[in-house]
Amino acid sequence: MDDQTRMMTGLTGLGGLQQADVGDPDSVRKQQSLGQPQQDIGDILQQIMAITDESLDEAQARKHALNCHRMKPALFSVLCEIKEKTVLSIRGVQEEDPPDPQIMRLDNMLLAEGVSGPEKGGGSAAAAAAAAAAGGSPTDSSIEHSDYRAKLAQIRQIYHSELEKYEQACSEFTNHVMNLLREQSRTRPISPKEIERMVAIIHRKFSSIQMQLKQSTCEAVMILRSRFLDARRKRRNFNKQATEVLNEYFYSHLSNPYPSEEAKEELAKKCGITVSQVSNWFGNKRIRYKKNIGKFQEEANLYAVKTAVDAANVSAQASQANSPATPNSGGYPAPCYTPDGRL
DNA sequence: ACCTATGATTGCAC
DNA sequence: GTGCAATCATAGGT
Repeated sequence: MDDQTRMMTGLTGLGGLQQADVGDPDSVRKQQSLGQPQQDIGDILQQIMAITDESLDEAQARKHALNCHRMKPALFSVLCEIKEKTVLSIRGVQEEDPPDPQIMRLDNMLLAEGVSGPEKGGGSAAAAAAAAAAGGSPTDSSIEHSDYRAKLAQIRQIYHSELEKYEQACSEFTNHVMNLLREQSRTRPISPKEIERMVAIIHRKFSSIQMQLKQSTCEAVMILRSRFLDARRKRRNFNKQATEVLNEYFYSHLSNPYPSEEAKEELAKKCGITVSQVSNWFGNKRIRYKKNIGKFQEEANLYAVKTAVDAANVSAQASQANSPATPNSGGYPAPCYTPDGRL
């Protein structure tokens, strides 16, 4: 700014352009012979334009010459005035950027997945929860879990190193541009506001690159997750003995086929599966039985007989009288069977 | 290759 | 949190 005010005071010196020591003998000759201010300004402008076509050394020399020129302050102030006017029109275009919802979504997701934010918790916790829900043998889930964690850590590491690289590049580039503009502000009018705007533009550009990084990181996490979930979906049928144990419980508790937490734990232990798998099994069984009782009739009869026989054996062993097989008071409909086990 | 059975997941209601 | 209902995806049988 002080540059500009200084230049304004020099505006009165337009007349003294006769001796233009700008290093071009041709123009000097022309200026000297013509001696007209208008022509002089034209020449100087032409020289300024010609700088871009010259070698660096030549240009430096010419720049220095221009900087030392008596007319420089005057021209500078004129440029300042013009600039002031154009800045007004630019100001309308300039908009303060609101927080991008897209980038906020990505940030939230990366935070939730444990990619950004603190090292512990987040993703590993999510993986642990997922692994816990997965069921299956504990070894399997722990292998999947650690695999998932390792992959997530890899993504996390790449993300952070890339982000750091971008941030470094951004600050380096910003510094470079700012230095360049400061340097240039000696020869052309550049207000701090303009520098600020340029910095903002650079930051916007880099943040759009960052958004791409965030986007691709999110994609990678989603793919990893879906693979992990797919792995969980890979199921194996329970072994025959486990199914038998579960069916026995189900049909002997047909009036109320809702095992308690303790019962579930016991069944899980007996069958070599998790409690949640027991819950899943009962959930599936109840709904499928209810939907098509006819289809399960045979199975129901089979297990009813089995239970009855077992009970009879137990009671015989205990030298006791007959035992009730299935107390059925208003739960799921009991199968129709004769005491000897036939339909 | 197709069909059925079955374990797992998801969305919803309570 | 639990159970229901619908659905997905795979295992296993033909």
